Amino acid sequence: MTDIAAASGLNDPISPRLGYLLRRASSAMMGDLGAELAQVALRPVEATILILVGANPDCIQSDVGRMLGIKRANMVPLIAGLVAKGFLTKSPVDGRSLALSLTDAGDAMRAQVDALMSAHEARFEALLDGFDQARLREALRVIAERGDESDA
Amino acid sequence: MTDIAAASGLNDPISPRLGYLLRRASSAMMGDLGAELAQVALRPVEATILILVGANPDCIQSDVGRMLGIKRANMVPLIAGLVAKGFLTKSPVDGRSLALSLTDAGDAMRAQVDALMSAHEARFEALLDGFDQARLREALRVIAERGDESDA
DNA sequence: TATTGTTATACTCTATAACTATA
DNA sequence: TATAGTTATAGAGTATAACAATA
Repeated sequence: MTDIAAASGLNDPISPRLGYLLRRASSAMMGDLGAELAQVALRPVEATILILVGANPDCIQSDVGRMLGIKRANMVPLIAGLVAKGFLTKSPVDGRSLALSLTDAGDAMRAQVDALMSAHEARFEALLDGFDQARLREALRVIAERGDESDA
Repeated sequence: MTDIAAASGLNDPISPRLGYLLRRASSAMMGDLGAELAQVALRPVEATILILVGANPDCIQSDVGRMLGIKRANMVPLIAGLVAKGFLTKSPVDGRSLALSLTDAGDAMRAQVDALMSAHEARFEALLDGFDQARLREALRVIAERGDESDA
């Protein structure tokens, strides 16, 4: 079922639109990733945080949020959840900032999700065989940077 | 601020990933569209429905939902809202199916959002000056069709 | 028996406002 | 005065289950 419009017999004035194509592509890829990560009971955002903290030991919570476009208020339950699962530790650096690091279990999980996400990525890259993927990434970056405000 | 990672001094192992780039690009473009459509107090999904019904007078509500990947249950308040605003009419065709059509006000609004969305589209296409946009769309379609389940 | 529309409900994601304590 | 973390809350978006009426 490559064309839902044809299946319903409807005219389709929206599928050609770039915004709609982007949204569908993003949703398809995120959905696939979510299904993969269900194996380890993590959501894509949680897996991303593990990878990011793994690459930046003792990083500040608010910096992580800024980088991922997640507001301070929404970081709180996210980080608390990963701490509760035993994957993250919080340690004060100031009297106001928190440094995040992976526990041993967190680093093991990070390695696992890193492998899952790389395989996921490779699977989609294989679909884009005849395409110039560097150009594709460039184009996506151009679009993404057009709307660059994260938190404040 | 083209690079948030650099601003925070964090290593960035996730920005190169295709899924993350797609998500950011989609979110940027949807956010921009949402801001544009705020002028006429409509959300992107509502504008899309007006355009789709305009191109398919007397289409069935469930077909619209199927085409947009919106579940039957979630179509109900969406269509009710557009009816309440005076843009849509529902008329029974079966004893169970509803045909949707635009009112005169709905068609006027459709023309307005069509213009807004075309301008929005053109603005982003202008950013992609040096890129092969046909190839870009093809690539996005390939990715999108990899995860094609909408409702049931 | 499968489909359409509907209600009720719940969970995720995102956003704002307000508070505290620190720099 | 601006920032970091927190709490509470509200709005979208999306999901399921169950039901009535119909094809």
